[in-house]
Amino acid sequence: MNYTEGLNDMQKKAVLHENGPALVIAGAGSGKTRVLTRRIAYLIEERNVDPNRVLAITFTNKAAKEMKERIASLVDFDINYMWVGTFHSISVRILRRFIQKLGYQRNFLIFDTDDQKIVIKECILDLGLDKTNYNPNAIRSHISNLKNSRISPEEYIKDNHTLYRERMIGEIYKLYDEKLKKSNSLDFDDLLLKALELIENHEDVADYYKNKFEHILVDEYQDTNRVQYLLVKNLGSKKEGKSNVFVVGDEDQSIYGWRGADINNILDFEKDFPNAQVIKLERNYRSTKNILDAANYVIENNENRIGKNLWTEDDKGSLIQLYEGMDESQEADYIVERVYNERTVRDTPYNDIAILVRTRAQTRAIEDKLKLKGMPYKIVGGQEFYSRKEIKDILGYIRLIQNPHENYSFKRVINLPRRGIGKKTLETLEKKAEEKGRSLFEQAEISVDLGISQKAKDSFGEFTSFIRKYQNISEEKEMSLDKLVLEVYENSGYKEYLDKDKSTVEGKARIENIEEFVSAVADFEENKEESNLEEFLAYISLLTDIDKTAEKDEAITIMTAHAAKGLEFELVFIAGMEENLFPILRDEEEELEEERRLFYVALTRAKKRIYLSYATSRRIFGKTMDRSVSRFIDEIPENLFDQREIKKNIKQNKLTEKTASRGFYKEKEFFKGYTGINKKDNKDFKNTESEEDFKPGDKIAHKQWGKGTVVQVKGSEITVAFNDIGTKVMIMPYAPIKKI
DNA sequence: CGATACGTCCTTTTT
DNA sequence: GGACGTATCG
Repeated sequence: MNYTEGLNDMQKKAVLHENGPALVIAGAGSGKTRVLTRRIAYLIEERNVDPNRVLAITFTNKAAKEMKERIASLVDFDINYMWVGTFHSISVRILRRFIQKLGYQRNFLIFDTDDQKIVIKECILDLGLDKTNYNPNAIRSHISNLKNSRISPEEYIKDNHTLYRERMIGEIYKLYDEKLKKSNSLDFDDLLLKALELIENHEDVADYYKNKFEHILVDEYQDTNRVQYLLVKNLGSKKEGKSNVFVVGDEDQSIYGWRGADINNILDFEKDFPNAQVIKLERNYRSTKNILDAANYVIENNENRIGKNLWTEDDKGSLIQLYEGMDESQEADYIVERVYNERTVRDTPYNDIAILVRTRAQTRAIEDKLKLKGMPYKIVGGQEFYSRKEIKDILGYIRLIQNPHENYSFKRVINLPRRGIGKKTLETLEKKAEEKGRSLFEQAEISVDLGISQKAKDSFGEFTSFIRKYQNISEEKEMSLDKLVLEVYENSGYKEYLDKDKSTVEGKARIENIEEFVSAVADFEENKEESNLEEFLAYISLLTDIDKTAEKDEAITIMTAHAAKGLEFELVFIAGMEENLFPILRDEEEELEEERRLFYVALTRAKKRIYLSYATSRRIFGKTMDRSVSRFIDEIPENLFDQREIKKNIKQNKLTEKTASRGFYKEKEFFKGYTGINKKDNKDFKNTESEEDFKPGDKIAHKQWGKGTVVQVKGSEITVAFNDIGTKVMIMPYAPIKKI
């Protein structure tokens, strides 16, 4: 096969790059994934590189999975054992093999953000600090930043010995690290840090991996932090010959500075890797000219960039739509109405539509409106699923089975369901365990000399032997993982605990989540030839919602602009285009450039059309605040906006004087007689998807709102008077209603 | 010990 | 407007 078929000159150059370092500056939509996969295929097939000697690093697990699949389809070799993964997952792989050299056991656990917070709270308490002055969340991110910059607790304390508060944060950091180590656990940052430590300080480990990896390819290089950079640098450095480090990135899409990502890694690549070849991919294959123009104009306001200009041969395409609502609810109405219009009039499938927001909190208003209309959507974001309480509870059991001496999991589940172990008993146990140097589990297992009630002792006995039983089963590998999880769920009493409120909507959802979790376990097992508990736990710890997103049902995607990185949609809505929301600024100007890059990322996700919107007032923390339009709107030239729509909104008094005076409209008489948005666009729409015809007087049932009576049917809109919640208007093909 | 009621803090963005 | 912690009572 010809691996450069259908590629442009620059792409070809990148794919065929010989040895030595290379930096590919790949603008949005310039086909970088294609370049990466083709290059790997080319290395394997044409240059006879053993797939096991290739290391490919991606930003998400999902990207890794997709990349692997694409490479597999291009080559004749078995690439199952090829290392394709995120920095975190490859670090775990290194650590599983060598972490004993650092004094940890191989079956270490990974602490996520929630787990970290629990430990930090404990540290604040242990140090006797006033908790009103030390916010666990702020300290958690402080510690994370320090770790990402490779500053140790000792160093930090030393550097800040004159500053009380900083010193105390250093002390918390120190104690936190000790506690983690004691629990044989690592946080996300540790994964990278410890892997780096192994490679830097243990020659045999370094030799092993440097030897193993002949080629290192890194995607999204602009979002690497210092530790990741050092990992690449170290793994790529060869005793002799050139380092074959091939990185792909776009400085204009660097959006993770707050997480320690250092845009200088990409800006300084040529300095760090002398004689690097630099290849720029500037031709965009994704968006229309208007969209690209808007994005280019916006990003040109940034100083800190290598500089490039994306171009396309595509048509101008549609103009950008801008809408002003008086509050977030009206903004959401607009979005939903436009989505509906796209779906019905233009036949755009829901899958091609994304609604992007700056913060998670914004999703609620939009979600509510979509629910109201019965339109299908999915919210992508964060680690939501695996951080749900019920999932973390079950995981607590599983983690305890994996490592009974991990005190945090013990504390989490010892009284779930209630086993009569209250605060007092637990305190006694902790004290004794501390004194004897035992884990809580060990101490509970013995439970002598505790001076607690016989009932509590029995509870401890029952609980510990329950965990022991499944620990044996797990070690003997007598049971499949999903069966194990299910049994633990059913036999621990946790099931009964949840069943108690299965009559409520929330209670039901919790049970469904557990069921989904069990099937996720089964899925995991199916896809691995050899699966064990520790691998599974690591897998989930590193998994995010973004990775989980399958292109299942037809649904609108709602997500943050961050989560949208690397994706593309026909149609993109960007909501909340307001000062101090997009851009969101705490203090510094530096952040403005990153916000702008984020907006650039958001704009360049769109292939065909963009809808921007904002509100002049918005509820924040439950308080209504006046808002003003984002400065980014001003950075897009006027002629790229659809003036007709703006005009129309002014007619409907939706655009305020302030916005109007910014120059979005000129001609006063332009679109006379253009009335309303809904009726005109939708009047020819026939309700073809509905299986039943509704008429006034029909009794119906709604999935969420219960029973009601149809009041009016007008086109595809149906008005229903519900027995409990009053009258609602819905759109028929999508409303979850049926006749009764 | 456990259930319930109220007060306080917060939210950028996520591996 | 919600998650989480503390206060209070059964």
